[in-house]
Amino acid sequence: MEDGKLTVRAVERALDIMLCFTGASELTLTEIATRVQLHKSTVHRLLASLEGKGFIMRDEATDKYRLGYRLWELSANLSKEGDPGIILLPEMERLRDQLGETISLYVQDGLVRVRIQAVQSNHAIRRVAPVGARMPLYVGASSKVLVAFAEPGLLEQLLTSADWPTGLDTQAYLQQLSDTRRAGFATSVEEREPGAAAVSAPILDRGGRLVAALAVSGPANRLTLELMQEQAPTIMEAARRMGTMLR
Amino acid sequence: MEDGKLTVRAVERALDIMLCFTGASELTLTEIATRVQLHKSTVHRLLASLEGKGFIMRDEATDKYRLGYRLWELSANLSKEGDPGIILLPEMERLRDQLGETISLYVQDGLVRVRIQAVQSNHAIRRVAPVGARMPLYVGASSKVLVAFAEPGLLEQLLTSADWPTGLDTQAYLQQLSDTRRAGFATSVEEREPGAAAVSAPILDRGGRLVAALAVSGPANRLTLELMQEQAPTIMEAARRMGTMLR
DNA sequence: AACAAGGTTTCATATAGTGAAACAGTTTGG
DNA sequence: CCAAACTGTTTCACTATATGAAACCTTGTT
Repeated sequence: MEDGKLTVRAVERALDIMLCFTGASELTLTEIATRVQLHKSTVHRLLASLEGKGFIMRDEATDKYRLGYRLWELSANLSKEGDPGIILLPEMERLRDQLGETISLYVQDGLVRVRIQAVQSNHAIRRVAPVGARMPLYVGASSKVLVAFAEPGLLEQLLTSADWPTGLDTQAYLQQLSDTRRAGFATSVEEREPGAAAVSAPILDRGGRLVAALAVSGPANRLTLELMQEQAPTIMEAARRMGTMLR
Repeated sequence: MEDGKLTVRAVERALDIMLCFTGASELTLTEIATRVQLHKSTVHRLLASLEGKGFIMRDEATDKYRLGYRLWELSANLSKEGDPGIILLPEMERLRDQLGETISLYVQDGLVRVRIQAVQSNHAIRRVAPVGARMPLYVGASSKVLVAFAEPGLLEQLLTSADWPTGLDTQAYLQQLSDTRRAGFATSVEEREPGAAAVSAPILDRGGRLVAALAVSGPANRLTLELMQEQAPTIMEAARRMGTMLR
């Protein structure tokens, strides 16, 4: 073996298959096979193994493959008291009540970010934030946080990606990332969405590794840059507390 | 290969390793090796593969292995709109408001059940139901539901388990299970816990497979057998609706 | 009916995963 | 303080085991 990684190929392939399902909830065998660049029979055997253990299931109606509920069971063991999405909810609600704006939780997933949990602002005019929404990783406050605190490889991947917006000033972007790392939070004003603004801070686990980005977002006329900078310490403190809840 | 299962051994082993973490949040390599009956070096390689893809991580402090946050990401893709534990919450709250008692969600996990979500009753005297709690699978309304609607293999495993209570009347127990299957719900009065009673109904996915048990529980003097039987249709209907939310 | 387009199984081949044993770090404890 | 007893990690020869091409089923479509 050349690469020096003491690892088992079949397992990595099986895990890659599971990762195909981020962004696509149902896939056929051949769709999976083309995505992971393997032959149908290989994928079929790996899927059979995954299905046997409940990590993958098949939709009765469409006969397509989807993720299995075993994953839900396991994710309940991630933190002290169960599912992180549930654990962090009270803290998010507290922050919402304190700041009055919509609170979201994002994780990086490949070259996009996913909104994994959200509590809505009580204002009449508010950002609507559906859980499960996927958005690009190159604009927005949470994107900056997710990239700035991620493993170094991600940035490189992003910059060389075909989706990278050609009009963007790379120098300025890299500066923003290092600013984010230093300050411990990021802001954005009408970056991803006209009329919207956001502040975001990283949630880190005990080892200091990035788990998710906590974000406060709302209309740009209410969330001015000054206000967001004023609120940043509160948000960072909430994110820190949330990190400790995940063990 | 003898068993006729067209499957990949290394992958099954890796998945078994992940399943070790139901019930134990942190494990050392050797602990895992003894649990799955494999040699250290094999487990080490499998763990390296799992860790590389984010399915397993290591606690910086203790250096023990634990589940990785990649599982959380994936579990958010299980249902249409994200994490099932979050999706089902509104429906559970509605049921709580309607019936006034504590609502819980259980999944079967090996030979125990795990409370994976709960909303508390508003009564002064109420069952306290911490999320993440694990309890035996041989008593209580939800246990009956989980066993009655599970794959047939589970019952056999339970009956031959060392933990099976010797004093229990197996005939009567099997009768209760078939009653549960027929009626579509189960009740329990002071079975697992003195002074407590519960009604439970299965949440099934589209394919009719068991996903979780929905339970209403409270003090036995408030939740009489008659009242529970009266409430059963409401609970079964809620469970049915919750099933459809999971696709 | 014949044809696609998906999924499933078979089978020869050599790659790729295996476990014993040796190595390297830590903590225990006498 | 050194030895013993744990951990986790790496090496290596062996062959069991996963692999992909191709053949074979099931579907639904024209």
